Amino acid sequence: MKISELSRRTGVPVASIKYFLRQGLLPAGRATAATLAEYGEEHAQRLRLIKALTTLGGLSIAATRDVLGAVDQAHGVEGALGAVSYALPVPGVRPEEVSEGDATAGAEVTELLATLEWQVPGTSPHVKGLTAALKELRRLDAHYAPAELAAYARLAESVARLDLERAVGIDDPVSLAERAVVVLAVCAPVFELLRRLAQEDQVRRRVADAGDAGAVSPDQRRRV
Amino acid sequence: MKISELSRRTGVPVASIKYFLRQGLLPAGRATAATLAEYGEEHAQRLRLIKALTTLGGLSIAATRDVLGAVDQAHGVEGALGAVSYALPVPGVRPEEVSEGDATAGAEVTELLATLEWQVPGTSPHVKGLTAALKELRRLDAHYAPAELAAYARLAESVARLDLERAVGIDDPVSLAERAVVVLAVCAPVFELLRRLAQEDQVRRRVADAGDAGAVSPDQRRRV
DNA sequence: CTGTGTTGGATACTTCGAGTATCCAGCTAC
DNA sequence: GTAGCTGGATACTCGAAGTATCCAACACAG
Repeated sequence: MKISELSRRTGVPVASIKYFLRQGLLPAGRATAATLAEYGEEHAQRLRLIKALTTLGGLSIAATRDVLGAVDQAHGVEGALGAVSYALPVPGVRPEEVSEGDATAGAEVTELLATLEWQVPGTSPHVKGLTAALKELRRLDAHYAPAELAAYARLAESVARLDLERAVGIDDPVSLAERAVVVLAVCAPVFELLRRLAQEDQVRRRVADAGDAGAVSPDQRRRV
Repeated sequence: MKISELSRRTGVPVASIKYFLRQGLLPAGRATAATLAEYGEEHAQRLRLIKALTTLGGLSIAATRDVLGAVDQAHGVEGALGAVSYALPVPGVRPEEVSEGDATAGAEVTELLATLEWQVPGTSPHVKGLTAALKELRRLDAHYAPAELAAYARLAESVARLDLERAVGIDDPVSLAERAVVVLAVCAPVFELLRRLAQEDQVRRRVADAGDAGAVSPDQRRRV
């Protein structure tokens, strides 16, 4: 199909498609002449993925390019998930801002990983990100006790198990990588929304239990 | 203290402090003369919160203003959490983009909430956000089965319980609201990072189990 | 008392990301 | 054969988030 049809079918303006081509997010069509190229279904699919990443995932063009690059090179479950996981930024975390002199937070992360018996390389950007985040929490006087952190980590483990369930049974590498992107970029907001709703529900229950006072007394904390 | 000292103590440039004053993020100092104002410790604290929200939370100035406004008006656990929860955007979700004709996703959310017996008002922005996100997942051919969604929701419930544990025992309304902000804006990335690390760990284990093949066979899915 | 230097306030400017719009020459399809 | 796309390049717009400049009013050290 021509670019105009691609535009019509995906709802993306022609100028934007050209922009994505320029930015290397979308592979060029098969040129049939000096001023004509043919686009296929894979271009439409890629455009939909780009839209999902930038709108739902909230990614910048540069981040999207990195993720798509990882998708293109990935093969196999571990390759796809790993590449995408590393390329996909965690909102609100800038790993590059981790200085080296963060002894306390760094040790905290190392210890946590040891306690959990998680097998992750110390070079993972997520380790650096976690170190940065914990450091910031400490600076804000809101740091987690190791036990609290471990409790969250156990829940995160359960969530990750669910995540991976969704990846099995997909054979096509490209589909797999794209599914990985969706799981990471789009499902994270879903979980966050569920968390917020659960918070709302629990606050509501506690208020109902406590009557008009609105306070949460210790003996009611476990009733939910 | 004068603005220059406030700048020195927080590391925020004077020009930026003026910018935040202009934008209504920071209350004006107590004017001691036409060209002189006195700033207190609360200004420094507020500046630190602003920095945390914009950098770690990744919030825009406008969103930060909303959150701070909610913080200033909140009192009590439910007020603080509610106001902040509503004001704090979920990265990657634009609730205003939910059209009205989303029968399938809307019903899905309603049904989920009923199943979970969560008490949340249908007017909550998170309900709209969740509807939008599920709709997008469906469009991407990656929608959750109701049972999967419920499984995630149960985990979210556990996480929310941990979240609220951190809010009890704080009496000062302002501290409480600020803690709510930190829990929502800063801890969400922490959990996301833990989730990513857990994914890494599990992929690694599965690969180890499966040998060089790298594939995940059905009979190994449950071994982790 | 005087002049150096800071302050608040206003306004203008810069930078960056993310598109849009315009232009142009070549080609296609009616 | 010509009207109208097309690819490719370049220029423009727009908003967000600061920065920088300017100015009159004042503080306060000597």
